Amino acid sequence: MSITIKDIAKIANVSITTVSLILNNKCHNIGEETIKRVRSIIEEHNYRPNALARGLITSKTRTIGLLVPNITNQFFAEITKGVEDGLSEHGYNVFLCNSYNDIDKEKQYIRVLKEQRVEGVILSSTNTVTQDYYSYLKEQGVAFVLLDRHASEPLNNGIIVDDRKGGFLAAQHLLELGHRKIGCLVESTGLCNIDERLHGYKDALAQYGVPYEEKFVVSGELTIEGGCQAAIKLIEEQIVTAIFATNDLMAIGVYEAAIQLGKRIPEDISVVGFDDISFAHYLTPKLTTVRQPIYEIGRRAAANLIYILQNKLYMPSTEVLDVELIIRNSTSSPR
Amino acid sequence: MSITIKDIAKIANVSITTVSLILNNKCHNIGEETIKRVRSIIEEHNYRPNALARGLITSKTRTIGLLVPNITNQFFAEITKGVEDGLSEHGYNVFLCNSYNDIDKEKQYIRVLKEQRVEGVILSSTNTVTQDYYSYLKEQGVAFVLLDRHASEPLNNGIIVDDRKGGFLAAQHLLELGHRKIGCLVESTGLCNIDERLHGYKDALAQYGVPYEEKFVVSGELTIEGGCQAAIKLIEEQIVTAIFATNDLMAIGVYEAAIQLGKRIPEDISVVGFDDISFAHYLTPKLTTVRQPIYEIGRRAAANLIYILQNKLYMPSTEVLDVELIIRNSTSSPR
DNA sequence: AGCATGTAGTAAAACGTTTTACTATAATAG
DNA sequence: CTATTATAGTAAAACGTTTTACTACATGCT
Repeated sequence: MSITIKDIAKIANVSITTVSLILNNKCHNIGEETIKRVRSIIEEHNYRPNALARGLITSKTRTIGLLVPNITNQFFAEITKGVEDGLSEHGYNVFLCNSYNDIDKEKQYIRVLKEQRVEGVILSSTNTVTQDYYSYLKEQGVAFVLLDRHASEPLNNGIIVDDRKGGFLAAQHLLELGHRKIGCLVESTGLCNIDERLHGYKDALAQYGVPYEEKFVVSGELTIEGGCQAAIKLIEEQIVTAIFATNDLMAIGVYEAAIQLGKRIPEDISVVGFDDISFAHYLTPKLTTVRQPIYEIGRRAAANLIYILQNKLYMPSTEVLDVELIIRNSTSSPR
Repeated sequence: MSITIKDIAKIANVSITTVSLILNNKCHNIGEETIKRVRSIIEEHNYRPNALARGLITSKTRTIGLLVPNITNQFFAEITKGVEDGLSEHGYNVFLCNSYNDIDKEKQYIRVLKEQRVEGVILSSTNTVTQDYYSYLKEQGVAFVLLDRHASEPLNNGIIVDDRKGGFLAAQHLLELGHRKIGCLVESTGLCNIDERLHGYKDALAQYGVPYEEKFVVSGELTIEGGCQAAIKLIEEQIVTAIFATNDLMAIGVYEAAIQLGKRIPEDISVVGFDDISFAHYLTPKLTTVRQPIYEIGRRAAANLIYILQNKLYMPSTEVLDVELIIRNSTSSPR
């Protein structure tokens, strides 16, 4: 089909080896003349080496897999951008895979990515990565970096944020404003980071001497719809003056619930989110939330993976990035 | 490194050919016994064929490239999901590439994708695809499907929507409400679809006997920031009672501008967007907009490409999907 | 017996590269 | 004048598959 190194060699009247050496800039002992000639022929015929053949022999495919739950979640779109930027600078291409929070689909994708001989995988797993699953990944023999979701073990190599601090900051802010009945919207399939955010919320309550009440914690999916349903349940059953949603999509769901129930934000209910996706700024009222450096997480993950690939060793530790409370207009003192 | 077909053959005490035939279900004349034995050995050793070697020989890599301007734009995230869903069903993997509206980056990516021997490319080009660029793509010898952005020529094979009708519906809605001074926010780098939307807007004005005024059309980037700046310019310089933003991000920018200028939506200014990205529903007031079947566009593009690959011929024509006006709360009669 | 047909399998070429170990010639040194 | 070194290049193996054309044997038919 397309032109090969053989063709180039024939046209230039040199051996395949010579062309290959020039292609890879290993032409210490090839004459200047020849180099120029071959280069111009390559240029002229718009020849590009076949990455498959190259990968087959070098096992450097210059590809990696990125596995996220759902690309339409702004959070993951932003991460994806960070990953792609970080990798493309190093000449890597990324296979995008949506797991839709389906662990089987996730494993299936890992198999396929292995088959494609990706050099590594960056993944935001559907599950908290347990010892078992971690072993499974290791066993697959593919370098990988974990994103966003913690592993339950310290052997994790990944990029996360200080979720507990984030939860603390969110609750502290509400407590400082005078709230004492603070709801919390979580997801209950055992995602460590959500647990940590809840943990931070409890820390803050304890520090302010407010008893923790289980009935104020309602779980749902980490989506707008899930947040809306959970918020309706919470508001109808309990008297809360504020809600901490453990991600921004759920917070948007709270806005929806407020509309449906005729409550005003922040007059009737204060809302704090988590993530600071870009739309948080364009809600009305603008959402007070805990900011994660989302794009940066993606870039770090990329950098981390590149490091692993280049040095053929795993980083010893997990990187924990800082979070920051962004106060906007969805929070005020209770009436 | 990992286990190969040779290893399996050795363990099973058969030839490589036999294993290969079993792997590809071409084992008409291989004994049942042998098949079972080999299958179980494959299973046991968790053997997966090397896609590079396979691709090298069959030129079927089961990969395609998806080239979008920016994955963090909700519109493209949704399209991407459609594409990935449509392709993964057929066992294809997708390389995601962000062009950031940089034509050089776009061409660079196409080179790299070719190098990776993708079977096809789905792209939402930065430019309107001119005859020249179209020829360039064809010349590259890669199957491709165009998305969202029209080609200027009828030789285009791609998926688009009825942009002109969309522009018409948006303007018609405002005209029916009684507006006569209607601004329009566009992008001026010559994207055919934006031109078409503007065209539809003019059609509607003409039909309602309202003279078209160039000063009401302001251009900016197709982003929130771009929409905000353009809207500020428009509102400060002209007396308009309504604005048609040619995409939803720009419409969100109008909301921002309204806040900054102390205008209320829809009381002071009605706003209509285009796209119906999911956040349109969560703005306050909820955005009236022209809905495109975004996810469907992605899926169709995928289906289209699969068709081309399987039949080794280009579809003769462009698919034009329908649009629909979604009336929400950002529009009302002028005071 | 001789021949066709079916069954179960294999050897080897091919895909397009990289890489290792080699050759041939010229220039330089001792 | 030989030995060494530098320069400019090449042949061939290897990567892990698929695929084509072949072999060897048994069975059935005339």
